[in-house]
Amino acid sequence: MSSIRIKDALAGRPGIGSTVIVEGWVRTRRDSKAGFSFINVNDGSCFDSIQVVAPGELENYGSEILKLTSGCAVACRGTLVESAGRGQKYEIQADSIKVVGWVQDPDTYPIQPKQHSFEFLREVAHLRPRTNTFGAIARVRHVAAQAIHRYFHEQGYFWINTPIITGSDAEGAGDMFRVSTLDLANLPRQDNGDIDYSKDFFGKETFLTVSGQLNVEGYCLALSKVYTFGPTFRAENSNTSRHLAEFWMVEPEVAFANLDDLADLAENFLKYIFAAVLDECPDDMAFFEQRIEATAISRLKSVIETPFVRLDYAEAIEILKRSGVDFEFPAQWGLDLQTEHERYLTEKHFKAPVVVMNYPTEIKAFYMRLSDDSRTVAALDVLAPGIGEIIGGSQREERLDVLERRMDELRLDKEGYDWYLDLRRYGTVPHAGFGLGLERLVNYITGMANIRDVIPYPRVPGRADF
RNA sequence: UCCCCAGUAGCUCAGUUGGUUAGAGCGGGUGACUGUUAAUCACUAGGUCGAUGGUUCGAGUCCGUCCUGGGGAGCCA
Repeated sequence: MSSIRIKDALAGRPGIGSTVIVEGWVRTRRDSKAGFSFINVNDGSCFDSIQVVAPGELENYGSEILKLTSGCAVACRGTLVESAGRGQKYEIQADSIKVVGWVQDPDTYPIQPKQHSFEFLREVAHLRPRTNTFGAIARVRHVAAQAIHRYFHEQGYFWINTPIITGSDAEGAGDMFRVSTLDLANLPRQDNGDIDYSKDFFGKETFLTVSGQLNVEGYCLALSKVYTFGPTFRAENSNTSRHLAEFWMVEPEVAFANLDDLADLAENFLKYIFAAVLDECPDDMAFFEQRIEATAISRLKSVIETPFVRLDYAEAIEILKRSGVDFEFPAQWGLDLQTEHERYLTEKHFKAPVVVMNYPTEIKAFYMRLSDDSRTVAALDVLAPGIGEIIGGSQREERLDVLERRMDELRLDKEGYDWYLDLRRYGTVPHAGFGLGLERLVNYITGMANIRDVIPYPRVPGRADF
C-alpha cells in the first residue's frame, strides 16, 4: 500500500473510512493518560499538519510512541475519520505507527514548536524548512517560479538556457566571480609577469554570469519572444537585506518592442504571478498575513486591481523636489534615484507600484537605447512599496553606429562584444527586455523582511555554509 | 565598504548607580491529569555571560581590540 499526501488526507481524500498511510515529521505530541496520544504530522505538502490519534493498544505505544519528539520521522497507517475534536475536520485513527527516524538528541534539536528568530534559523538552514514559515516560503517560491514559466509559455515565449559560465563581462555591472582551474599557488605567467590565462581551462578568463541578457538577445532576434531564468552571481560586497551573491533572475526579451511595450509586459507579468500565488497558496498566504506582514494578501490584491503608475524620470525628480521632504540626498536631474526617493514615490506619493522611465544616459548601461536628444536612454525601473526596485529593464540600442559610439565613450572592449554587435549588423530590430530578481519577488509576496530568508541556502559576503 | 545596534541555558529573553550563590518562559527528562490543539500542573537537569586585553578590592555590567549577527547607506535584481 502506498502513502498519500497529507494535503489530500486533510481534504478528505480518498474518503472517510478509507485506510491510508501518511509519512512525515512529528510537529507536536500530546498524551492522554486515558490511553492514547495525539501526534501532529507534517509532510510539507501543505501548510497544515494532520492529527494522528495513536491508541494505547499499539504494540509500540509505551516503548516508542510516548517517546516521540518534535522532528521524528514516522509512517502512520490508519483510518481517515472525521475528527471528534475541534480544530480540524479530519484526522487519522492509527492502527500502526512506524518510527522511521528518531531525533538523536531531543534536548538540542534546534527546531522546536515555538517561535524562533530568523537569524537563528539561518544558522540551521538545512532544518529550517521544517518550520511553518520556511515551508510556506518554499511552496510560494515554487508556485511563483511555476507561474513565471506558465505565463511566458502561454504568451508564446521560449525559455532559453543561457550559459552560467561566461567569457564576457555582461554589463560592466559589478564584480564577477572568477571561474578557473589554475593552481592558485603556482600561477602560469607571461613574460611581462601577467597571469597567462591561455593555460586556463577555457584558454581565456571566465566568470560566473551576472546576467543572461546579452546571450538571450541573440535568441530574441530569431525566436522573437524569449526569456532566460536561472541563477545569477554578483561578487559585490553588498551587506543588505535586499542583496545576495547568488540569486535567481528572470529576463524576458521581446523583439519588435519598445519601452511602452516592455512596461505593459512587466505589469501584466507581475499581476499574473501575484494572482497565481493567491489562487494556489491560500493557506500559506493566510499565514504570512497573520504572522509576517498584515497586508500580505490585501496589497497583492490591490496591485492586481490597480493600474501601475507610469512616469518619466524627469517627472519623478519634479515630484521629489516639490514634495517638501527633507531627503538626505536631494533629488536632482542627472543623479540616480536614492532608495529614500524610490520609497517616497511608491510608498508615500503614489502608494502603488510605479514604473519610472527614461533615465539620464550617464547613469545607465551602454546597451540601452539612446533618445533623440541623447540626454536619456529608454530604461525603466518598476518600484514596489516595501521593497523598492523589483524590475529593471530597457529598450536595447538596435542601431550599430549608435551602439559602437556608446561603447567607445565608455571605453569598452569592442572585440569581446563583436558577437553582440553582429546582432545589429544582421537583421537588427528594436527590442526590449527586463530583469526580475526572483528572491525580491518572493520577498514582496510574502512580506519577509530579509532576502536571505526566501532562498534555501543564501550566499552572501563571508558566508557560504551548507 | 561606511554608519548605528546587539551577543547571557538547546531557543526567546530578564539581570538595578559595578557587589558575594546569574534568573524566567519554552524545549528536554520524571510524574500527575485530560478528545488534546504550540494542552495544563508539579519536580528536575542544563550556563567558561562571543573572544581577548585592561580599569577595579571586586566585572555579565565600565574601557580598548577582534569575531559574529542585525538594521540602515552605497552598488543593484
